Amino acid sequence: MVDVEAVEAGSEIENEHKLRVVRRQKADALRARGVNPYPNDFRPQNNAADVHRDCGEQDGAALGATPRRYRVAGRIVANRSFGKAAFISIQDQSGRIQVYVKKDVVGADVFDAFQLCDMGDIVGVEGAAFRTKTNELTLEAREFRLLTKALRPLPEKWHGLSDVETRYRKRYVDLIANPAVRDTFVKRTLLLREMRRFLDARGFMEVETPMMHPLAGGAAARPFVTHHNTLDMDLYMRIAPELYLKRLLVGGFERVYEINRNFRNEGISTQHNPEFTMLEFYWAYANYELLIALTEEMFGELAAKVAGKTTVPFRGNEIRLEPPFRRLSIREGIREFAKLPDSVWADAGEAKAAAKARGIEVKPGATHGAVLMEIFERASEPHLVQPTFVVDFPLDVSPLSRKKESDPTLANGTSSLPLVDRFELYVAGMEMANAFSELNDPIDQRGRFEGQMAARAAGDDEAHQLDEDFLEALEIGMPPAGGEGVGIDRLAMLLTNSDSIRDVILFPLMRPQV
RNA sequence: GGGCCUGUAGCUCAACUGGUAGAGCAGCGGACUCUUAAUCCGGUGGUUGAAGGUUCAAGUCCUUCCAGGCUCACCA
Repeated sequence: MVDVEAVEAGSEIENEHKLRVVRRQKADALRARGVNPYPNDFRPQNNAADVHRDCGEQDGAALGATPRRYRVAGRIVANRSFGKAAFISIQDQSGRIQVYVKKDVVGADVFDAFQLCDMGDIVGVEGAAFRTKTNELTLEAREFRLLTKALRPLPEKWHGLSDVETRYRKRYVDLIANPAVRDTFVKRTLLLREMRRFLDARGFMEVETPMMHPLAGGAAARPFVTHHNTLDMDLYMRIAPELYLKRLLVGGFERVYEINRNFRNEGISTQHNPEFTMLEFYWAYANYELLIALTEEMFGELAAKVAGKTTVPFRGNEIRLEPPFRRLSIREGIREFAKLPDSVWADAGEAKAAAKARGIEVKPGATHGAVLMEIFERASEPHLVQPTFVVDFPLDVSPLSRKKESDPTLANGTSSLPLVDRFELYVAGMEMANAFSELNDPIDQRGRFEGQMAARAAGDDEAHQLDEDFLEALEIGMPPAGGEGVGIDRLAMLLTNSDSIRDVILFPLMRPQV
């Protein structure tokens, strides 16, 4: 019995919601009966899926003839109670199972304690499987224990939790209330596991490199800054592991990969979270053509393993992740989607004028290649729904990529822009991967860094900084190699049909609540 | 940062042109030993995101602020 009047008088616990006070009183009532509301001596032997797997094919007569007993634990997610008996549903990591609690089976004391349990409490049950009149597989409790008293209520059983903000802030409730959310994160974990298996099977070695860098390198992005007290030095949260993984190529590890967080101090959107997970891998003696083949194979295999099929629905499209993927050069894209003549490749002034005519803001100091990339991305990205390798990037936006050795457009004068052996993979209008044959000529690399430093001096705060130690490593000699980065969150979005990156990150960054 | 939209009970949602803030579920009391959105009876529950303003009267209109969503810009 709960004394609601006393709750309303409720002087001792100001500010505490009555629903919570009632539950605390139930916990106290249990303690008064010698029942610990938070014991830790119940060991489940089975889960809900075990029961369904073992007994799913058996009818009531078969179960009655050879009773099977199970010992399970889970959260009460439904409660249909009669005077001296009740059906509850409990949910564990594997799923749900119904439990029948009868006073004349568990005894008066246990049933009394059961009646002090609420939706959301975690309980342990041992009992035999049987089928109800309506043929639902159910455990008849012989033992029933409260394992954890919940002091706050779960969301409403029928509509559940749908408020987007609450779902992100209180992900633990979201996971309890929305099985599809749990399924998404199970698939994300499966994706990571299968990706590691794919790489491991091909002789790649997983490594860990620093997340705190004295220089933020390996990508064009604004970093987060932090500080080490003892060394009294500023550090940057890494924007990419690239330069460290390449040092490992120098050191003799020929196939390495890292799956970990990067941090970029940029905007937040349905495709951007300030911390996000990247796969980067480096493959000695390979080039970007080999990376294209590997990437096609990887995406096809991951789709089959994670989504169960190689054609997946996403934002109203059916995405076919079956090799070979389309290839599209930047030049073709600008021609096809921006409807601009190839002469924009020969004349930077013409390119800038075309960009301005399209309402693209050309940053002061923007290079010819950067302007063309702006035009390309604006015009082409929405069209790149099916997987497409975008190739033939300008060198001046690719400071770590190997220069393309045979480029007829330079020879015949239709372009003044050297290209690099690089691709980006677009799927559903999103950039999913970025890869290139790595630049391993230390003299060329130094020149590229110097160009970046000049851009930085001209106001581009995302330009690379010169990393002297990395150049020293290249001077020791880095084998020719291909390297690639794959955005795990976006791939998870694609394979789980999630519209927002926040739906595939367990705890996306939110402003604090007041 | 710009534009549009949202915020009402623990949860999901109502409340007309400004006129006494309501329902379902949850929770509480009672009945009930095969229910599954259990059912039946009875009651409880509110700083309408916050602060100002207009008005006889504000959930509703105005201003500012807070949080979130979509979108554009930036970015991967």
